[in-house]
Amino acid sequence: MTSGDSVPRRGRRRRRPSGDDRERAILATAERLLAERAVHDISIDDLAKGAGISRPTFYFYFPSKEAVILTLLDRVAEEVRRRPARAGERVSEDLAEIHTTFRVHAPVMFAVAQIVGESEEAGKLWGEILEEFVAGVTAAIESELERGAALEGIAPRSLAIALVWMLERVLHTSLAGQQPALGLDDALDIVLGVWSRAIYGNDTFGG
Amino acid sequence: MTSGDSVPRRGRRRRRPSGDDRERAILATAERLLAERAVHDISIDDLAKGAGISRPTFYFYFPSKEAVILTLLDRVAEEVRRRPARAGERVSEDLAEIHTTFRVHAPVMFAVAQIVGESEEAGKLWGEILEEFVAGVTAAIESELERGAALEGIAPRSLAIALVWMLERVLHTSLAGQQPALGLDDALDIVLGVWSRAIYGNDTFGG
DNA sequence: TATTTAGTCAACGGCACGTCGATACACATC
DNA sequence: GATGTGTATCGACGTGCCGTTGACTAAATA
Repeated sequence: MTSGDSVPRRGRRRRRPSGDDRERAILATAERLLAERAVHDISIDDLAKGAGISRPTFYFYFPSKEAVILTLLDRVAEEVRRRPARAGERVSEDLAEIHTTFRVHAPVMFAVAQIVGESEEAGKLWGEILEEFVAGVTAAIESELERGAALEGIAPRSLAIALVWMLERVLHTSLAGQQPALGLDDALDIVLGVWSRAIYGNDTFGG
Repeated sequence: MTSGDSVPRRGRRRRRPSGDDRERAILATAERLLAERAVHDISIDDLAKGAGISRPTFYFYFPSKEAVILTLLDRVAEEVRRRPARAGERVSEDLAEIHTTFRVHAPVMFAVAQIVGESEEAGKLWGEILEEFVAGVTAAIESELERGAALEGIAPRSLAIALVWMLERVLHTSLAGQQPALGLDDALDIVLGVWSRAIYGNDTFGG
């Protein structure tokens, strides 16, 4: 809409480096504040003040608060994409990986969960991250099917989608304490058990 | 906080009837608007105008927009609670029931999902509704365990929590088109399959 | 030196919010 | 009929945050 730049940019993500420390300061401030309050209790002025700049100057770096969070999420996305593609890996490794991603970036995740309802783009990006996991789990299930270890009857991708969303919700509620929730300590084991049953029909990962 | 009434009220939920048509008009307007736009694109003025009153008058009936949505959700909650408690029912019936609730009240559900991040009380009430379902599924699993049809090894309630949240997310993403999602037509079958495997270890509901 | 370009912010206008105070009306009580 | 009490209504106000404009500085570049 307001685009007349020579350098095409897509909403978030700045054009040139240099005053680049400021940008980092804003992101750092956002991360710090998100660890202590909800998105909606953080104003653009808070982010600006935290980065040592005025509110109008904030807009020089980001078009909105949402854009800041999306940039934070972008980092997570790249971290996820950068992970080695281990073909035929055990599904339990996928699960552990998702779990780790969640715990390490919990504040960002919560923020994203809060703006997903308001922001088209947030939902899209979050979906892309989960898509990575779905792809991994799908591949693992297919490999187990060929081995003859997994149950036939449900399309691997469909199964993977259901399992990944289950994990997402269980971890989210467990970390957020949103009832009904599993305990932080049990959550992973329980989900692992359900995954095993859903893929192999038993609690021993087909073994 | 602002309570000095003889009749104790808890935020939402009006004190006396009479100008009660107005209250209904506000709720009806909210439901209508929620079917066409997101919560954040609906202002209090929109609700007031839709109900044929001014904005200040809106506050005579509800303390906030959130309160309106919570009242809408309250209705759903009562509908869910009013359902007959059929002990030992098949889990597939629980599933079908949750599915129905979702589809019928989809706009309200989406609205709730959007404000859950902002409103403590919304999360609580939504949790209570899911808790109803969790209780039902837990009972069904326990009954199947006694019958010897279900797999041992995962606490029934923990399993129920994981399964209900999975269903919640799958239905939500499927209805909202939030990727990665299952198709609207497949969703129920897939989830049913996963539930069967997670409880019985096979695709035939233990039979 | 002149010109551009990155970076900065005071000040403005706007929108939605929540509140206050005045009012109007019904109905009971004196 | 006067007077009160509680319900219902809204105009008008102050506030907070938002996003933009326009003018400014400082540094790079011609």
